[in-house]
Amino acid sequence: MSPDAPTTPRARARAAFRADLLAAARARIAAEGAAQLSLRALARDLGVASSAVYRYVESRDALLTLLIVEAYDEVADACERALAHAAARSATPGQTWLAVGRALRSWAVEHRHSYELIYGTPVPGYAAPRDTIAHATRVWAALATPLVDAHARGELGPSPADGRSDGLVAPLAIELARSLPGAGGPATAQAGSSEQVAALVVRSCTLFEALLGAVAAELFGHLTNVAADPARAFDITLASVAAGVGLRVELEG
Amino acid sequence: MSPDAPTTPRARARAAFRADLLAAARARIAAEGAAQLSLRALARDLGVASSAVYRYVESRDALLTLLIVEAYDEVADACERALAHAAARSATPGQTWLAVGRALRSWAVEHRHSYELIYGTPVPGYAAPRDTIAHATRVWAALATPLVDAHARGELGPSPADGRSDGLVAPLAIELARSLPGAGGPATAQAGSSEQVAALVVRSCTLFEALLGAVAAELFGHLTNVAADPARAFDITLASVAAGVGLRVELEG
DNA sequence: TCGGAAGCGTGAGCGGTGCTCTCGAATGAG
DNA sequence: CTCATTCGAGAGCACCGCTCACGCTTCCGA
Repeated sequence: MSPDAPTTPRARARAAFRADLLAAARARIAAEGAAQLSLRALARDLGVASSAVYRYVESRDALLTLLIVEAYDEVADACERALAHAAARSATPGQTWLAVGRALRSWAVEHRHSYELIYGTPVPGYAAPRDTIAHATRVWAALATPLVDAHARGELGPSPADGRSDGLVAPLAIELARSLPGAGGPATAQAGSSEQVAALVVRSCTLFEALLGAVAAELFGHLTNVAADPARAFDITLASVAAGVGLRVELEG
Repeated sequence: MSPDAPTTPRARARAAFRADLLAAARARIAAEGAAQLSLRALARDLGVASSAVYRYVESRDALLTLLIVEAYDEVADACERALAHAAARSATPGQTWLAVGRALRSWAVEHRHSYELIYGTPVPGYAAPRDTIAHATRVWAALATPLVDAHARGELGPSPADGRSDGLVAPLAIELARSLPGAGGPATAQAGSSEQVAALVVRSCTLFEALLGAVAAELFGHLTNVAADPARAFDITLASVAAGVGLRVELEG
């Protein structure tokens, strides 16, 4: 687990308390949301003076950063599990996209406040440290995999993005996309010109945005009194936006 | 303007102070965001004791509600202006959708914190009063207009939503959609069976969610280091999701 | 082995928040 | 002109993030 197991009693106690602190924070966020998270309340939960908390965490924002990274990893794990499961079933790219999207939605519904933490309104004076972006990228990579896979198979249909993607994507992002491991094997996406990669990145961003929008709309209540069956409506939305970027999704039923 | 102009000096002063209070709140929200809004700070801005503010506004949440309604109306106005302008140019439904989407994005970029207020993470213990939903509906209606228009013209292409929309939309929402004024004339959407209306509502929700997702992703920094030209990327996203629901968008260039 | 250094928890304290209440002054209706 | 209503001020309560000096405990190195 940990890179180095603490040996001295003091270090052991420190690690244990820190773990308790994080657990308490997770619990409070799950119960009340990140905005309500108070270090004083956490201190009370742990039966300790409020100032003692600052021995273990630099500030409230630092604690939130830790939990943000955890949340990114959790949702990325969920998406990658869905990806692996779909691959094991030899699912089509369309089915895989549906599975990944559903996984993200399920996680969001189940961990509503964690979802808000990472994809909701940014905390007021808070700027995401560099640490977080690597974890955030994992999610995007998982979402993009079905698209890249379909492209590799030559199954990708036309899209309004065709021929309009040059210069749209930052070079750094293209570099990053190239370095991603493909779904069907090692580095499927490496093949292709910069323009092809850019076109895929643009398409994947559209998918990413639409997916987050659909989840956010449902979670934040913009669909209450409209959608009678949110889960099915979500599937249709997934299929529709996929169709818009040339990815065919076969909806059963 | 006001339904009844205040005659007595006291009522006049009261209305004036209340207006000043709202103006100050708007300014602070634009500058620092809704989460930072503090009634004490507002009181300081106006040179008054903090308790005095409570003579004019029930609570912080009540003040936020007022500003939320205002924000909905602002963005709805912007969208409807874009709609009217497009109609005056005899724009195609696709061009109109692009114009409305751009209008919403522009407003969001320009009034970032107001956008967060209405479409971002809901305020912790805050539940939107009934008053707000009517105003929120205006925005959705504007966004749906190009779609309904295309349907009325018989220009709507196929979509994964086809034949899967029955039972997905709450009856109340169908009723509401039926009562909306159409774009090209009075109540275009009234024609059609419940199933046809439901299919349009499902499509419009997909558009709505994708649009909000695209704006949120850009505003909240999920595309930094990815999109080199956010405005153009946004257009392509709009066109892509529109294609997914059968609405053809002609992108120039 | 033992002394000093480092780590730790406590409690007071600063400035901030939302909100309530009382009190005296200003106001306006009858 | 009188008196009820309205208003602003200020104190106060409970909460927040965060800092700091203090004394106790633990550990490391000589």
